[in-house]
Amino acid sequence: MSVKPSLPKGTRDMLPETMLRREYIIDHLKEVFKKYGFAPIETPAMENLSTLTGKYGEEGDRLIFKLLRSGDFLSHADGKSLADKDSSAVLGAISNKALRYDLTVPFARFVVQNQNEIQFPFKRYQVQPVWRADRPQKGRFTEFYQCDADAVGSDSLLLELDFIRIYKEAFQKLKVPVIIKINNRKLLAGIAESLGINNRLGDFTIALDKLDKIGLQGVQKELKDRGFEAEAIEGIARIAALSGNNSEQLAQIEELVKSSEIGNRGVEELRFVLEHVDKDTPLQLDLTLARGLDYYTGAIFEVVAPDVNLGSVGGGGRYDDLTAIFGMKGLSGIGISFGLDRIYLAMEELDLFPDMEAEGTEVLFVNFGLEESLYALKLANELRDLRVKAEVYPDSAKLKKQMDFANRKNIPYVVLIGTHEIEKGSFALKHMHSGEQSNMSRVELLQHFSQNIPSEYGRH
RNA sequence: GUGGUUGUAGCUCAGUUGGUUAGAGCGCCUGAUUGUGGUUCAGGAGGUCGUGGGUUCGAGACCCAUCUUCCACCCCA
Repeated sequence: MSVKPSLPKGTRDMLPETMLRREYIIDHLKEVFKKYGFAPIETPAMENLSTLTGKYGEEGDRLIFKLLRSGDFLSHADGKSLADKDSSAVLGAISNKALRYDLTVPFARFVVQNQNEIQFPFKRYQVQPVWRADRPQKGRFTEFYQCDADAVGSDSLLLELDFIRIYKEAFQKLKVPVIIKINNRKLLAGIAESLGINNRLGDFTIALDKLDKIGLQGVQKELKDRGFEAEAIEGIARIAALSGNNSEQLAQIEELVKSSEIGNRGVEELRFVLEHVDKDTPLQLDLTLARGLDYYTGAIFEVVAPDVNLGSVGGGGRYDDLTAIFGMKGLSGIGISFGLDRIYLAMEELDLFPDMEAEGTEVLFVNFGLEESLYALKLANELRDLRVKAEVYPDSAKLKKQMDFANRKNIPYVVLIGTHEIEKGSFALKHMHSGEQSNMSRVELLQHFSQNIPSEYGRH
C-alpha cells in the first residue's frame, strides 16, 4: 500500500535547476557579507518556545510553529483547560519547543549564550530556513530562507551606513532594481509623543503603515474607528502632506516633533545617515514605514523591488536591547535580512538569472561494458584532477539512452571508449551541439579540456 | 485567523442540462537505427477523476465535509 506523495502546504522541493539559481543568489550575498567583515554561524532549526514568544508582536506569536513535547504530553496537561478546549492554557504542557520564526531572535540568544566565545562588536551572517504558520500566497511560504547579517555590541551609526551599502551592493550585483526605504522608530515615537498618543504607538504606526495602500482618508477613518483624538487624525494629515526629497521631508517632520526629545534623536540619526550615505544609493525616507517586529528601536529598513508585484525583498533595523531578554543588557544590535525566496521570484520574473549551463557536467564518458568503463573512469579522473566536470555513465545501457542522457542534461561533450578505441589509444570525442566528432589520443583529450578550463581557475 | 479559488494520465488541460468502455497534446517505454542524441515514422504502457460521506436507477459532473493549489485581506521575507 503506497502513500500518495505530498508535502505540507507552503513547503516545496527544490530541483537542481532551482538550487543552482538559489546558490547563485546566496553566493553573491555571502561574498558581500564577508567583504564587510561578517562571519558565518548557524543555529538549530528549533528553539525553546520561551525564547521565541513575545518578540514578534501578537500577530507574530500566533504564527510561530510549536513543536509537541515527546512522550505522553497530555498527561501533564491541566484537566480543566483540556475539557474547556482552551488551547493557550494547555500550550505550555504540550509544547516547549518551536521552529525558528526568524534569524534575529535566535541570534540574540546565541550572542548571550556564547558571549565568552565571541569578540564584540560581533558581526555574523546566517543563511537558514525559517518557518511561519501563515497561509501561503504569492511570495509567501510556510518554509523560506532568510539571509541575515547582524552586528551587536555597538550603537555606532557607521553600522547603519554599512548595512545600507550592503543592501545597495548586493542588489546591484544581482541586477535587481530596488528602493531601500528607511525610517526610525525614535522618530515615530516622537511623532506619537507630539500628538499625545505615545501609549498607543503600535496602533498608530499600523494605521500609518497603510497610508500608501488605503490613502489618507482611509487611515484617518481607521484612526477614528480606533478611538484616536482629533489631534492624531490631523497629525497624520501633516505626515501625508510631506513633500520634497529626503532631507526636505526630514526638515518638515522636525518641525512636528521638535518638542519631543526622542523625536529629535530620531531626526538626528536619520540626518546623519542621509548625509553620509553614498549619493547614488536608492534610499528613500518613508515616514509610513513601521514594521511589525516589536524589538526595533532605531533605524528600520525595508527593501522593495518596484518592478515586481511582491512584498518586500528585505527588511531590518536597529534593536537596542534584544539581548537584555536573555540577560545581557546594554548591547545594541542592528541587522538586515534578505528574503531569498522573494529575491528568486523577482529575478525570475525580471529574467535576471545568467545561464547556469556551465555549472553542469562537461564531459560524459559512454559506458560500453565493465572493462571499457573502468578505462573511461581513469581518463575521467584525470580530467577531474584538471578541474573538468566529468562523469562516466554508470551502466552499460544502450548507446541511444546514454546519448539521450547527455542531451537532456545539456552535457556539451561525450567521449566514446570501446575495445576498439582502447586498442588504438584513440578516443572519439563528440561535440553534442554541433554533432562533430573527432578522434583524439589521451594527451590530446586532456589538452583539449585543459584549454577549456575557465580562466578563473586557470590563473593563480 | 477572514474571504475567494483550484484539484481528471508523469506534465498542461478537454470532458455537453447527470447516461455505455473518461479523451487530447506533450512526456515516457519499445522498434525502424544490435556502437551515435536532438528530427521523423510505427506501436505500446499509464487514470479507484484529491479524499470521505450523501442525493440518484445511474455521479468526473449535483450536495456536504475535509485536504490541497493559487489569490486577496491581516501580517510579513
